[in-house]
Amino acid sequence: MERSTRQRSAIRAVIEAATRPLTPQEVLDGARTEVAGMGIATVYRNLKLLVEEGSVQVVELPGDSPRYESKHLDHHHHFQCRQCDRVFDVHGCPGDLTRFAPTGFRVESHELTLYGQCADCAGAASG
Amino acid sequence: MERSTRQRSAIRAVIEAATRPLTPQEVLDGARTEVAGMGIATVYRNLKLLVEEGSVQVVELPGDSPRYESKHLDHHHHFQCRQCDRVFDVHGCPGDLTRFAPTGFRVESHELTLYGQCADCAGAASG
DNA sequence: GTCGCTGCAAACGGTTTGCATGAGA
DNA sequence: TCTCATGCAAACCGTTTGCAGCGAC
Repeated sequence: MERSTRQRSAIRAVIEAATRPLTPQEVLDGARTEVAGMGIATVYRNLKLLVEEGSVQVVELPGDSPRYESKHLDHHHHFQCRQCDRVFDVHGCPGDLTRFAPTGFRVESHELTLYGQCADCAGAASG
Repeated sequence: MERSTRQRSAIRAVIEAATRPLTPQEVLDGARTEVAGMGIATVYRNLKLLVEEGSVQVVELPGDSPRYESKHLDHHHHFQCRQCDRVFDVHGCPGDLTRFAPTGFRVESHELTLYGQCADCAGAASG
């Protein structure tokens, strides 16, 4: 049976409070403000658990390590800032992409990642 | 100055002959049929070099290690088979995606990955 | 008192690097 | 001959695992 620990609550809270997908390290940093001395292994173990139970989803990015965010019900994609590496949600989707696949291929899903500058970095650069 | 070695030629040949992006290990396996005993470090060093010189490009995939393919001039995307994990080129692109980004964000490029079953695996499953 | 959870440290696996040797030019 | 390139093995780094002690229930 699953227990409620200070560590697990802190991890859950950090992810729920976030406005963008976080790396395990970012989750640890956030959770440590509540539970000092928490170990990174605890973060990984709990992330895995939360993903399995369905309250958290993994955001996999091309060539970068995964981020974690609260489960959204809507289909969405992500934007990664080339400058600060942070990832943000992007709502909207180009729609049906099956027409791009070669003949005989069965398309089941897709991932779209936009790259560029986030508002913070674009503002800092031009301001 | 850059030298022409048997290893480098073999690696180049394997990538040029491939019809899809290859993993470093696949490149090694292919190159070893020509130069037995080649080491994986040599593959990594040469891939890096070929990417820098522009004749090979990296294909980064969400949650998977990079693949390598000959440089194509056309903008294209990729399809990864959920069953055999191989990656294939997909020609075509949904077009302008800047409209999906939040206000203040600057979109410079994008990556699109389709997932499903390749023709081989779909055929084997239904046949 | 159980037994799941945690922190620590070691293990892992793909990638990179240091070093002595080998081989293009 | 002069170096760049190679093979080997060790180092790296993010992630996972083994284990003994802790703490939720």
